[in-house]
Amino acid sequence: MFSKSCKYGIRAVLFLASLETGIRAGVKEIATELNVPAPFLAKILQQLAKAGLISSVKGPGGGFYLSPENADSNLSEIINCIDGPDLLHACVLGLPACSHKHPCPLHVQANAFRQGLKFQLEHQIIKDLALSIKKEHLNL
Amino acid sequence: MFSKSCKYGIRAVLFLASLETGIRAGVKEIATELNVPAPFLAKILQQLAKAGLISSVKGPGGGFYLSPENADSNLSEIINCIDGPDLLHACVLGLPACSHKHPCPLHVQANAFRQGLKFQLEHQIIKDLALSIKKEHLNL
DNA sequence: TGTAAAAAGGATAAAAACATCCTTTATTGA
DNA sequence: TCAATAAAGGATGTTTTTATCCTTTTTACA
Ligand code: FES
Ligand code: FES
Repeated sequence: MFSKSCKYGIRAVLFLASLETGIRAGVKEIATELNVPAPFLAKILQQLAKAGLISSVKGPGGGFYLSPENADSNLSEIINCIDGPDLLHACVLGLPACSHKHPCPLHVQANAFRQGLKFQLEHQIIKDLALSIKKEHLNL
Repeated sequence: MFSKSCKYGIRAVLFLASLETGIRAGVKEIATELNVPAPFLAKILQQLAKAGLISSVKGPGGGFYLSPENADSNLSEIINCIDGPDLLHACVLGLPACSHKHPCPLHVQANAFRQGLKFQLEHQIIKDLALSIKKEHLNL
């Protein structure tokens, strides 16, 4: 479904979202917390920061955090940034085109699914997820 | 979503399903038809044949085909044979366990999604798909 | 029989994903 | 100003996935 990069990315963003406002976390801290390889995670965080989906400051006391705007982004944006738009748009059987004009045998079913998935991903706002993480003690 | 192997596999099975009963197709023929690399496809067909999901005969005039039983299998079995059971069972965020006891922040939504997907995949019988392929001139 | 066809099986190669390491840049605070 | 800290960026290595090639086995049929 998602690549490892994407999974790490989502988890990292959710971790940042569940931090107290004003608190920052460094790569090593996040990597330890999520139990993922730190240098690899660093690349992913870099990519998300470049895309403006998370925020960062260099130097002592620096690290990564979510600005209020960042916390208003949704899962779809995170996934799109790391894995690209194919999950929601490319043919599930890998055919060169995906359209009602030239449908594969799974097109109709796939489209119904992806509509649902798309809706869900676009309505999963990071800050809302953070609330339920705290409230329901969910794992990262 | 699916690996390339899996996509090729599904398409090959559907191609075989849309053949007249009694007709066999060789690797090269299938590969040409689907526009995929023949030696790679051969490995996938081998794997499916070994698992009893498609049938094959060696020698002149030989090739791959679907027995009536094969045509009664469903997409879930094909996918499970090639990509394994993770799509429907592993945590979407890659956490070591996926359960209601230790849910990740996407567990509830993911579960709903996977239940639907599972139901669909298990009810997509190959021979039914073959019928709609013929009726609606779908692409492979 | 023996020869050709076609899948099965094994070994190898190329590409992509995953992961690590080192250098540079920005920032803080002594 | 200078040293320490932490992200940014670039180069490199490893593993997995994707792809190719060659040999062996089975089968049809001349
Ligand atoms: S054509 Fe295959 S999913 Fe649309
Ligand atoms: S725990 Fe993540 S999907 Fe179930």
